[in-house]
Amino acid sequence: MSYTYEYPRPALTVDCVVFGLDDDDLKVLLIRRGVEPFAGRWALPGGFVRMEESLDDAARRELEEESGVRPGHLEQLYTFGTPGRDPRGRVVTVAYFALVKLSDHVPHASTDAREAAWFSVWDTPKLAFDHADVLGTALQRLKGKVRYQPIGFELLPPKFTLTQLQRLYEVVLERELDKRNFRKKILAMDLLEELDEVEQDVSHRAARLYRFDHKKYKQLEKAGFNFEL
Amino acid sequence: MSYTYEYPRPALTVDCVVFGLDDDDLKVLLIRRGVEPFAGRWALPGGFVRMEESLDDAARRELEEESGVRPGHLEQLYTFGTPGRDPRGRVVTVAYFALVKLSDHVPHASTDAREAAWFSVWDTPKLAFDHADVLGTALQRLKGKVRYQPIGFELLPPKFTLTQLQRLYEVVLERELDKRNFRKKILAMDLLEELDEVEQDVSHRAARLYRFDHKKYKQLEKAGFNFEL
DNA sequence: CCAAAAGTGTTGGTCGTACACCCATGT
DNA sequence: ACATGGGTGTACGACCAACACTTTTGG
Repeated sequence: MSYTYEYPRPALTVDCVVFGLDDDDLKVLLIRRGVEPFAGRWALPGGFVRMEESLDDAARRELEEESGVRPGHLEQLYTFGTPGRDPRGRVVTVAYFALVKLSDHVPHASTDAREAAWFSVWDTPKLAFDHADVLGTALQRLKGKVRYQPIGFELLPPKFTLTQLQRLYEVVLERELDKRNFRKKILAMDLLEELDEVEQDVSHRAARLYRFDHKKYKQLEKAGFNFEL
Repeated sequence: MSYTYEYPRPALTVDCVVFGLDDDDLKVLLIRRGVEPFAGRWALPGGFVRMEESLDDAARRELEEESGVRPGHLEQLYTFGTPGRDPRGRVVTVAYFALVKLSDHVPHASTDAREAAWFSVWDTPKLAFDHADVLGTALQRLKGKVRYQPIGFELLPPKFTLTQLQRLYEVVLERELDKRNFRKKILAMDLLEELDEVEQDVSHRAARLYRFDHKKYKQLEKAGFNFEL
């Protein structure tokens, strides 16, 4: 009980980088700050960690409170603690990385007093604190991770076309993929359930819909299977 | 200045998982705790973050203070903050992951009053706090990272044989590799400088020594080259 | 009938894997 | 001479990349 308290403590926050996919634009969720420092600037959703909650819980709570978002995927990203990153004093932030289906969250969603909005990750306003660094780190992580873990599906609606899936990878990886090779590879993994439905309201041939089979993935994963690109 | 201080703050520590390679055993550096809680138990080196230092600096300082080790590679691993992980109260720890050349640090090194020792990662004593989880996470990271980033070299002496290098990968990845294929692949990357020297004091044909070419790696990396297994 | 996107196979090259013997050195 | 590890090449199959036309649907 004793010497834990001999030292002054940094303040501890969580911040969340929430990605969403809007057709073929990758978006990030930002909140406009109401108070100093950086009042009026856009920032990542986040806030102080409470004494009785885990870091993951804190991230989820702040996200819900500030934007009403409940992410399909949430993982710890990196902890930023350079002295001076917050003008109020020493503040260390545990950054999180989250993916949501934009279809579940009205574009330009906002809840309470605070203003929340989705911005293209390639064209964000100037961010508060070191949040541009945090966003950059999150983008790298997304790019790296999407290739060897099937988390991309968290960005799509439950039923999607192969073209939508391909677009997702093209947007995230920032390069074009070959349609035939992409389909061959993804279907060969046997992780997609082919539905007897097609997309609606398009003015051309409608594409078949697929659904990601989480159960099958978990089985294959246990059996030593590795998802890749 | 105001509301940063409205909340009670968790204490913040850093802990380091330091790996070393002893012939063909992977070792981790542990410190025996002198004080409660967990007095007498072995634990990862670490301690409280000071108000004016970055997290990386804190990790390096604690490592130096507690064991005299200056790692060749140091990176942030994960932040552990489950309430209850420290019986003294809420303590959040930023875990680091480090690699050292055991040749630089006398086996079973220790410096000041504290007892420090290297243990086989497959056979550690019962650890304090949640340090067994931290170690497990670090092992996973090492296994994952060693394949697509040339960090393994930080575990070897500056001059090494191809067999030593292969052993390293076998130990870390926990599987045997084919000698001819391994050599073919690693030499094809053109990252090793072939020296005009051989190992000494062996009772059989002496193997040629190689050195990792950091400069060449950085060049190739810029040019879009990706190290892989 | 035109526009727009869906859907579909083959080929050549590269890369990974499996595999066994002779050589150099020290005792 | 023997024991110990050092060093080397080939063949087969799997996977990747490149590439173009026909089909369906709505307007």
